[in-house]
Amino acid sequence: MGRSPCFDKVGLKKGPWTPEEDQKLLAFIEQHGHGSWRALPAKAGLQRCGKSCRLRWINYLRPDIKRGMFSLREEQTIIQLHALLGNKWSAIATHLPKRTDNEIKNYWNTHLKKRLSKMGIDPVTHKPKTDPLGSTTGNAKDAANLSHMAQWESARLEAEARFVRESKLVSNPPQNLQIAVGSSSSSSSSTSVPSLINTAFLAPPKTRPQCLEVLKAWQGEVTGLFTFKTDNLQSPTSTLNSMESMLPNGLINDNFVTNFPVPYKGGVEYCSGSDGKNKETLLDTTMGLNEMVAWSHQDPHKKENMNMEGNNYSDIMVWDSCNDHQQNSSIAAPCENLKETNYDGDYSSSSFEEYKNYWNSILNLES
DNA sequence: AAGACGTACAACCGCAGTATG
DNA sequence: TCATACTGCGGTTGTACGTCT
Repeated sequence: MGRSPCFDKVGLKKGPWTPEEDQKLLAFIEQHGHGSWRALPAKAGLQRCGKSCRLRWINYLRPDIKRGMFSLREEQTIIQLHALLGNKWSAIATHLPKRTDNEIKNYWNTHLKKRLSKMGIDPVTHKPKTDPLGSTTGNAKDAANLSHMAQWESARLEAEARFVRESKLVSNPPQNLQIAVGSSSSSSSSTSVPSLINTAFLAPPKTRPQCLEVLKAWQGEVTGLFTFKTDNLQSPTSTLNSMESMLPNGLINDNFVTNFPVPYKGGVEYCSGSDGKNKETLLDTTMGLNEMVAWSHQDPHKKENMNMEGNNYSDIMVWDSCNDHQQNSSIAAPCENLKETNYDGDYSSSSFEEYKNYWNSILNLES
């Protein structure tokens, strides 16, 4: 045991990193790997302690991290897992590809916690704040069951996170997403991280977790931000109905706009060119992620099955709201707002159908 | 225009766990 | 078994920036 008093050392720089420092650190790690963090600063010519270098790398410079706004789905995941795990940010982070625990923690503290509070939900207990009975809707047995389940899940998720760390397993989102929404895909990923969500939430528990009430409220809160431009869509009368109103056709027809950044609303757009400029828009969000169909650019009537299990995802363009989408943008994103991805680890690229299934899987847990 | 205030986020700090000799 | 080095984690702080008065 013991800790290294690196910050006590004289002459080491503290505070914000400069671009030059970032460049030095990046260049060194790219060339040599980080190796021993303690030895790194001297080798890289940095007046920083190893700990500071490590944090900078992990939370900011690492190439495989996603920065920018959190998608609705990511928010849901955070809330869900926070209800189960509490402030176990690292465990939560294992379920949000490319997000760091620090970023999630900050996001929770600055956004989600406040929003839950405004919704009348205690962000610590995930229960409604004002309850004349002094408890939530569940009875003592439910609460006990919930507590038991939460403990069980907590232990399991942490074990899973540890396994992932130890095995340096890189999750495979396309496959895992299919699993998470209950696809029939055969899976060897019983140890993959998202499979936990699958097993945790698709296998109906005896009682409905309290956190689901929070999610339901969250869903209503967020979908309530949608405004419909025309009347030809079902008017949302309840949170669940409003969710159903967000059907792909409505999205495709551009019948409503949002006043907040929405994660991924249209499914997948297939572009004929890798630069996306010859985009032939095609959204078919009525299909699951593993059964999407692409329209040929040359012949829009010709459909070609897209083998999502295949390797060629280079032509798939998805709207990366986290990086490109700004607030107050309309749902019909211009092509410039589309970002190319090889579909490797982009959580926001799930289809609406998959998104809907995700919600259904959570909200239909009542036994 | 300028100071006060609030917000968001990067970074710091210290504790705890693990690895190693 | 123990001491030390190292890493991971979560709470907290510092600061830049935007908004308000």
